[in-house]
Amino acid sequence: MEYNDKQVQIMEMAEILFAEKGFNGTSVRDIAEKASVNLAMISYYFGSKDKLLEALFSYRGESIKLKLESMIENKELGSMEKMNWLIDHYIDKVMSQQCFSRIMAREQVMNHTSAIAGLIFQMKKRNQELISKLIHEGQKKGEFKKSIDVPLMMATLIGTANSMVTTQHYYREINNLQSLTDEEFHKHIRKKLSQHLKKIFKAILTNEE
Amino acid sequence: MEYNDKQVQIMEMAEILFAEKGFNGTSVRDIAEKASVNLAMISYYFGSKDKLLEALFSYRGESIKLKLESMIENKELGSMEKMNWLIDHYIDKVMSQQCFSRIMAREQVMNHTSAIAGLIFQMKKRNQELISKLIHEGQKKGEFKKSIDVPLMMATLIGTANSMVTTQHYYREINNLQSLTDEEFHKHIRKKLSQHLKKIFKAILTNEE
DNA sequence: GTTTAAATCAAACATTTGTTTAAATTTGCC
DNA sequence: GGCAAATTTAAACAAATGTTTGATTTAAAC
Repeated sequence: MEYNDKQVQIMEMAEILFAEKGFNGTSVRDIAEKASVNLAMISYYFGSKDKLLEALFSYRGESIKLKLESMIENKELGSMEKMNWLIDHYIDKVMSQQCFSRIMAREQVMNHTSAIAGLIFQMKKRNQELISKLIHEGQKKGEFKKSIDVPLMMATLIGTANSMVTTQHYYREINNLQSLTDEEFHKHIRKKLSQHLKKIFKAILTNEE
Repeated sequence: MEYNDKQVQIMEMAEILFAEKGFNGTSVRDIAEKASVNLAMISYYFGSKDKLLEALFSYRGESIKLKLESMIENKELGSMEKMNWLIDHYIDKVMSQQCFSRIMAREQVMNHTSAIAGLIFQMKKRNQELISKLIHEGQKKGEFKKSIDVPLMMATLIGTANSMVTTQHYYREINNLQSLTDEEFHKHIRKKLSQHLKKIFKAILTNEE
């Protein structure tokens, strides 16, 4: 799907508001004002508020897909290297699309009947399959141990990253990092998160006992 | 704060609806119908819909506080034992109060200006302090290693547990556990989560390198 | 310059929202 | 039974909601 400038502007302003106040907490008038367009333009371009959210998901979902697959097929990388790459890739995605990550985190908690729930389920399933593939490959090569619970691992990857994104202001306060610029602070979080998750995954994937 | 039967009924039905459809997605009429009370009773007892949510938080927040402190003071347990106890305690709380956990998970993502945000911050800070205390004790005794990022650890504990609660239906489907009763399934998740998190925490707290 | 379609706008639409009112009913107490 | 307070009710309230309308402006094509 292609979107023109005005549509993109509406989606991106809506994204900010949805992240901040929730889908139901944001009115189409809020969105129209923030995007500096007339109220009716939202229905005109997207049909409805619900469809606007769906459009946002398709807009943001677009960018993710491709890189993962080609990385997994790469024969030159070891399984643990791939895993670490995947961790960094995921952190990157979450940190650079924080608003969208928040929306997803919230919508996941919601009722499982909406159109959005279906989209999220698709994404989740895709990722699950890719990671499973990676892990089985690592097990075959003897780099990973035998019994690994993939959904639990994903819960830790996704849950930890989401939790950090949604509570980063606590983190900043507690660690006295107010002197850093936003950019420096985000870089700091990325690095810490990356180290943390890699250590965890190494323990889960290799430590026998 | 003491609540009479009718107030409790309203709060518990509201809890279910908030968890399912979100705070803003739930109308006071929905709540009144589900709780089988007249619409006006909600304002009568709680003042407003916002105050009802606050009441729910105070109602659910009450039960948590005490046990943790006495456990931490216990001199007979090793630091790692305490940590494991804490993990199981937290899993228990999340699994037995799933609706409330969902609400908290969602409200955390929201704007940080509401009255609820303050309550959540308080809870978070309390827990953080207790865990820090536990960890420093373990470090003093030489059971834990030196550099540990407590907020990151909490993000993993809370994030993983939340993620499992909110996506348990995926987990059930993927692992072909539909034949289990709900109770059996929850027991299964608890056990898996417990093993998983204990292994992670052991790795984080003790593995030097 | 005229024509046709797309874009923009203010206004209005019907619902739904949270809350209040004021009357009716129930309850506990003497 | 009679009284006062607490509870419950249906109705009404104003404000906010998502969406549509129909007129007006802009842009593009010929």
